[in-house]
Amino acid sequence: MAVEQSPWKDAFGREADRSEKRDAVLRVAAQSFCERGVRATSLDDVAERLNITKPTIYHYFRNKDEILVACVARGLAMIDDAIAEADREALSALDRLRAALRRYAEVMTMDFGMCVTRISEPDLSEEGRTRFRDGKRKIDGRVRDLLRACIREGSIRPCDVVLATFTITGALNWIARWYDPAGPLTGEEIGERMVAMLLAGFAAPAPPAG
Amino acid sequence: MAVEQSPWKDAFGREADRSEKRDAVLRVAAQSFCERGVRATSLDDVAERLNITKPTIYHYFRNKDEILVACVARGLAMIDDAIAEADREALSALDRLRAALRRYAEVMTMDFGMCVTRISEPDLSEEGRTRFRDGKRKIDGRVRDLLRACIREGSIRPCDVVLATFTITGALNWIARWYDPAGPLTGEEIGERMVAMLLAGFAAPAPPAG
DNA sequence: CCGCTTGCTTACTCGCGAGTATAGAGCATA
DNA sequence: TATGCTCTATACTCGCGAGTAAGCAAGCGG
Repeated sequence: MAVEQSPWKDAFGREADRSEKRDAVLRVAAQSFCERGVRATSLDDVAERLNITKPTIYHYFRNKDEILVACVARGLAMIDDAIAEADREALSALDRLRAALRRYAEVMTMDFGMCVTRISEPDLSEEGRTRFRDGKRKIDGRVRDLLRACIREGSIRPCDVVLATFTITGALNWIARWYDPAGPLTGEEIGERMVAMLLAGFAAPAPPAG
Repeated sequence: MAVEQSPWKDAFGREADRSEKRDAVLRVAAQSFCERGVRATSLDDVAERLNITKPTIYHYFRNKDEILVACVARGLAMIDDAIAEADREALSALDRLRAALRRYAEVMTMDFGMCVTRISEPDLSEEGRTRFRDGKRKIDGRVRDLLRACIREGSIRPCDVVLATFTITGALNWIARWYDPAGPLTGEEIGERMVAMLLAGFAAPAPPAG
């Protein structure tokens, strides 16, 4: 298999430190959650992919839900950081929006990003659900704020900002469902083109002659 | 509870025919699959919601996968029919596209439609996966064909039709993830507004003065 | 050398849920 | 009354996977 490099390496190189090992568990788990679904991912499988056994995982995490929550949290953080970073690039609001959405799209092609859109609430514990919702709400808020800034600036047509956010993030989130690393487009290209499409719309401009 | 009206009704009214009962199982199962996820839906739960017991379900279906496949197939058929029907309304290609997408959006607010986007491939058996993929491919093909017709007609700007289809269907599919029947908008309204947004795009038109 | 901790193992428990064996109730035909 | 079909229930089996118990090896302070 060797799906991931593992810090355990068949009884050698066990000096790697705790957080590195936690990370390895999360990476493999995130991948498996996305590929097979949360309920269908057994911790025995995850352990096997890392050349360890299940109780070892319990040495680093309290239970399965903690792993799941950590994966989702990491994905949410990546999206949030992407937007925040784009926001700091002090350009026009429209350029900030464009940059933010492009990076958002890219995160959707990565394991932790995919977790955010492929995992659904019933997979999480009550506490995890709350954190999940909070994280998504925060991201939604950022996108809405950016849209409002653009509207104030005059670069985006005034519209129902809530529905616009759902439309845009829906298109972006769905990337996680069809993206194929072996496909013709990289995450970056997808982001750039999709964002351009969303902003320009699909309709042809009205013909010049009445 | 009384989530659904059940043809079994506490030992009364058992004269309803077979297909009606199959339907009832599918409706309840679809709802539960969407709410709780496929793996987390036990047939015992489904049976209980219908005032029956699990073996009764097995009298109408071979196994859980058959139920799941039937739910997804019904959802796919609803989308396909929606597009096909819109296509028969012999208007301009753009009007046919608009009508098709609006109906697509509406289906996404219904139980069986939601199944299509909330269920993911690993939930299905090998055979079910194939049918699922085929159904989605067919729908994708229809949307692409409509887009191409519009481009030929001049009503849609020439573009990467494949990515455009992913963008549009992504936004529409995502409706199933946030739609709330108690929310301010009906399925019809959501469809109409979202499709308008997608076609027109979000960017403000270039200012009249250079 | 002892005792303690850390990291990992093998070998369990235990509950849940898919699917089944079997039987009984109701009805229809003979 | 006997036969047999349809529909449903009670009461199982059985495997899988989350989580645990208990112990073993390696390092480290004394």
